[in-house]
Amino acid sequence: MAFLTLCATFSFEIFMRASQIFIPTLKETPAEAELVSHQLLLRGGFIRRLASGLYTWMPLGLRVLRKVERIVREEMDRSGAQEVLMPVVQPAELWQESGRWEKYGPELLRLKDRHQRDFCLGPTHEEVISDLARREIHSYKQLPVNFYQIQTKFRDEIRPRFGLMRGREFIMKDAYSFHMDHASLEITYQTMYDAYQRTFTRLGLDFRAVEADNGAIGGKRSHEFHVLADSGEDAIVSCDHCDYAANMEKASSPAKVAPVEAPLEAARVQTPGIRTVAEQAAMLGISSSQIVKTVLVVAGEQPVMLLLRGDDELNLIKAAHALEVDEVRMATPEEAESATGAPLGFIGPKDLSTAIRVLADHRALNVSNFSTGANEMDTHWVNLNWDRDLSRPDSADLRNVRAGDPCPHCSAGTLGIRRGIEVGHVFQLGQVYSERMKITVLDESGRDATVTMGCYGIGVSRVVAAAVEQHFDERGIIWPASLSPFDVGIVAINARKFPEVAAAAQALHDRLEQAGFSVLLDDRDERPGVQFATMDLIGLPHRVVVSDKVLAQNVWEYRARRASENTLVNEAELMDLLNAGSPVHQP
RNA sequence: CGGGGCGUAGCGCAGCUUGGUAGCGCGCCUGCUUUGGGAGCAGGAUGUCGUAGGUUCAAAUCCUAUCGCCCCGACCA
Repeated sequence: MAFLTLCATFSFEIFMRASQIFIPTLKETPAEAELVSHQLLLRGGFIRRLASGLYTWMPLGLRVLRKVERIVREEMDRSGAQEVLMPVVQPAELWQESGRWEKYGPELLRLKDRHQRDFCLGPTHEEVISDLARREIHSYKQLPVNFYQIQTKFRDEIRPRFGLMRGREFIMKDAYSFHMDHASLEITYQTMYDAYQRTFTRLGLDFRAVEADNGAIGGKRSHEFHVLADSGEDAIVSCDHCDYAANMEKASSPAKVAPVEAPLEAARVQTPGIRTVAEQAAMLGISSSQIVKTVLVVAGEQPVMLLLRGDDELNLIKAAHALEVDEVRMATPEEAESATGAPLGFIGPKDLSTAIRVLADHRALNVSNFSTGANEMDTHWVNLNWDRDLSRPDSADLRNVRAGDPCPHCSAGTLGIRRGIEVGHVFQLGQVYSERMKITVLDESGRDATVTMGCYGIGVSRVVAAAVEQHFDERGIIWPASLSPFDVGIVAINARKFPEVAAAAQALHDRLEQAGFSVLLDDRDERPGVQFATMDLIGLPHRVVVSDKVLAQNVWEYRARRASENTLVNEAELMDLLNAGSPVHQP
């Protein structure tokens, strides 16, 4: 456990306010922490867990959180958005009106007040802001307008995990814009997109904006901002040649026209016990790309047969779009068999005994001499060919892209897949909420017009964890300069034994504070090794050591957190190093 | 929600199979020594063994229930 003295001084006053900052570091990694960010934030004394998915921000962690908030706030203000603060507790009526009281499911934490009225803890604030807008905005002259807040949200996650990364309670910046028309929304959308680019750049993060799916809610455009990290929960796709990037739900790749092979004679073969594509390929001695597999899904209420090349993966989101329904799910084995009359594992598109809609992925139509199920137990077809043996069904993009696929935007590039942590999302809501909640204003001709909306989120607390995921080493955190709880750490070695060291460290601290740096002075009566280990763990970008040896040479000992060597510098050089910005950004 | 695992001192863990009244390391407190990469010696404090029942002369240990936490899964026919 560490108490470091944090001194704030006032230039010429004798009065000096000294306070102490509580930094309870842990030598050992708590068993509950899986992710590096979770481990290091616990060990560095930044956060403590209260219950599953609920964390207390300790003094050091709160300083980081405030840094993130400040940057986000500055960029939002700069973009013209106006800050408000809406309640966490929200009345059920609003959610019933938007239809989400039923739709949201158990993630929405519901509660009753003493009068037995229903409320919920806000997982998001579309309903509240919509209610505000319809009460207060009456004329086209008041538009466009963009409101934002930095507020605690609550989502009762199925499985909270990874510390701050997927908590139940978390802090989010959310913004909602209102417009007369889509053109106006498009302008604000771009403004927000640019603001996010600046925000995440200032936060010192290696990030990528990717095209995203709009989901059931519709709307035209949507981008997610991902921090690149191996531990990311999301797969993001990007081109190695142009700036195309999309998430896995959205990414597409053109289906190359494959050379048509000379057709072979079709045949039914016995394939007892086959269940999977891999088994089918092995038994028949073909590659899985020569199989057209049949996947039964339920779209809305209707069973649908989807065809994919054996080595491709179905993307349910794309299927939902192609079938023009909100949601597509895998059929149960019972549903699949009753819809086709064929046993699971042997279903195929040829000679169907039932009327069922069939939709193929583009790539499945490029295969010749392929194998499929024969709609009969233990039997498959081989050497089938489209047109000759069965007619071509409708086709759509149904598959997940894979690394190495060609880019849809440029001819030269190929797609790669990386992991990302979603820290931001900009989204065109369109008129979904404004219609449901009747947000109308009078237009220039005096007629009621339904407004168009956009919404824009940043996971503020998640950014803290994402930053650690991207910036750490075996000794601890390495904060980007813009997020570090302090700019500089001063380590006073053997300050008790050498009063001149204590005095010099204190004086240096004061001068650096006056120069505009925030400084953490470690004047604990600890061994140097303990002090260094603490400093490394909590990850301040700059460290200055004050010791009797160093004083004797009339220099300071400087080391960047990322560096492995000390540098002896005079004070002017030290100031230059601190002002040079963060070594974190050096390659 | 399904599967698996774990709850013993502030943290990390042993003890449980084969019941006999709780231990190790780190941390914490005191003293001395030490002082450039998580010190050494000596002394000390801290547990209703997650909770509630049950079995037994006796339960951390066996049984039942319950609460909490962690991990995996929840799309490939």
